[in-house]
Amino acid sequence: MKKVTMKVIAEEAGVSVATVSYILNNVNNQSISAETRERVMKAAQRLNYKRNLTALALKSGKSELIGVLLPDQTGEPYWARYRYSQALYHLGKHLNDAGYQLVVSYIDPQFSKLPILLERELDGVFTLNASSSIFHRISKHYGVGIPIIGIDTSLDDPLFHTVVPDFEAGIEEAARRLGAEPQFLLIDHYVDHGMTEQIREMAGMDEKRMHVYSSASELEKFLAQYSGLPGVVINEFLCEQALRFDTAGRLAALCTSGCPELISGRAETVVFDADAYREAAEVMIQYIARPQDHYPNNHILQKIVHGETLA
Amino acid sequence: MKKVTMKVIAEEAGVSVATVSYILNNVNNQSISAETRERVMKAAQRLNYKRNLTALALKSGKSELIGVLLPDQTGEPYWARYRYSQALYHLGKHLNDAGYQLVVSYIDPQFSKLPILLERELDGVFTLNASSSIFHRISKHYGVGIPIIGIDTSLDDPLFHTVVPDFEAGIEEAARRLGAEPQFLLIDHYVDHGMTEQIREMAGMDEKRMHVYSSASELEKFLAQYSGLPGVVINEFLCEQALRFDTAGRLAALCTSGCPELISGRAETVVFDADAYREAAEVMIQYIARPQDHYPNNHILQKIVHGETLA
DNA sequence: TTGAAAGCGCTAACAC
DNA sequence: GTGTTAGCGCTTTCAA
Repeated sequence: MKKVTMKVIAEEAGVSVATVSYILNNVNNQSISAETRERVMKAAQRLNYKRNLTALALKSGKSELIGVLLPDQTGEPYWARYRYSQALYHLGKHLNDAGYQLVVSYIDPQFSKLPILLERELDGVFTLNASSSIFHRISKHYGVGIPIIGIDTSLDDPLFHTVVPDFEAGIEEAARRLGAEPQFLLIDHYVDHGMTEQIREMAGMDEKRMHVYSSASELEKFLAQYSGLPGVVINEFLCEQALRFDTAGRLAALCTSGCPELISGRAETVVFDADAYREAAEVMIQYIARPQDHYPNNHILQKIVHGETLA
Repeated sequence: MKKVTMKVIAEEAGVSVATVSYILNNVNNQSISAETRERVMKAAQRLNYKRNLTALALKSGKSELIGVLLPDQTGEPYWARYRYSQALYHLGKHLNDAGYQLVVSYIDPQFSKLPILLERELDGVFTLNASSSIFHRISKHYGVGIPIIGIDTSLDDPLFHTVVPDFEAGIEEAARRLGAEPQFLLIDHYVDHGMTEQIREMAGMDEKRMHVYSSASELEKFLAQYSGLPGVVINEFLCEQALRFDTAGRLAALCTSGCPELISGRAETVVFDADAYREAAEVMIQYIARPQDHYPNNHILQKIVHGETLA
């Protein structure tokens, strides 16, 4: 079955490819006789013509493809996937609407080689939970070519936009809901180790009172020390885990995964706004359109939107 | 900053683009003098040359891009995302290794228009939880052009491969673990309504005893009738919900999301093998390589791998 | 109002 | 051992 190209349409309608192109693209500074237009449109319809985005990409230098680099998920807790999926979905929705597609690729654990994905002519790249070193390696690979935005990354570089939950506001709000000073903090596992560090520093709590999740049994051990005391947990899935070991004290969860329903009714929830992803998508689109412009305020903080207080 | 193409390398090294192409691609039926090879390689290195996959795609007619069509997730329970993510990850890992990239796109809820994604020259398409009507519309759009594989779909057509959990074996195993005939069946919400129907038929249980999840309150009402009785739940997240309302009876979960950890210790778990995704990826690769071949046995059933029995 | 032709970056058949 | 060239499908300038 032969491919239906503009050339085929042109032959079919007895015109040149240029004319077909004008008509199919509604080029407005070209006058086309109603009759020709009709004929070409009909032919295109009949033959079920579909434009070839690959050719367009080659011609224009814009692929309308945006890469999303996700960590390989071996060794991460099972819920990591949910966070990534959440981000992917929101980015996807907005960028699809704007005519872009997301190409996903997983970074190999040792990060020995850059994903092939990057050999493609991408219009932009999002990284999820990538360490600064990975981030820099990617940006170096591209030169200053294309915009890169980091999500859930500890990177702090005026050259790059990042999207991160506003943990500071989150912890404050959590304390308010608990009605008491939190006595401990449970931190989710992040591939980007820097994230953990930033959260630790920000929380300004005694090191002893902070626990980074590694395994259920370690978590249980840690929680045993704080039985009956109020605490804050980052990530609703981790909170769900914690609730199995600590039913006495009150917990407040910073819901970074966007599914407070998971623990609804069993802990306080502080939810971060998924709107930040829309914002990130828009920044990306802006950058692609006008790469030369400077976009200040490159830290997009996921704001607190709401939460649920227990009776 | 100018793009580094083969042409640039050629000029830099004082050879033709063809020669550059031969060398960079290690074309083996071309003899190249060691000296020229050296010179070209050096130049490519120095200029940080990256091949242009778009041009290759146009030339070869293969994009090495595989589409993944996901349902728009508005209106679905929050956990739907996890299932999709799980499939995406496993498919991605295998296909990335084979040199393919996944392009994701969300199907708009009314399915008024096909996603732009499909205008791209894809080498293949996976659908997730797509109804037969969507499936057929997509395949019609492509003619017989490219392979399409449906995951979590009720489609039953010898022309297409599908991947679906082996619910029959799952329910049997669940009963075995429960040590008693299940008295009710909780079915997860599927966008593809046909899936629900197939499960219903297969279970062969009294209609009254089967409940399709719609909301937490409806679930609670349903479970109230079966307090203390053993039952089977499809999907670990749904099981987690159910465990909040029914702590008296014993539940067995068919873990279709691949994260039995979520309910570990609180219900029997029957897990389906993620290896089916690898298999699907391989079938896809085969099809792309030899589209004319016929691949029999087009139903890939996700097998039971293991589970956890409660004390 | 329409068409010819160049060119986006690359490969491969063919010529030298 | 290396180069010339056509062509993948498309847009767009320029000419008719």
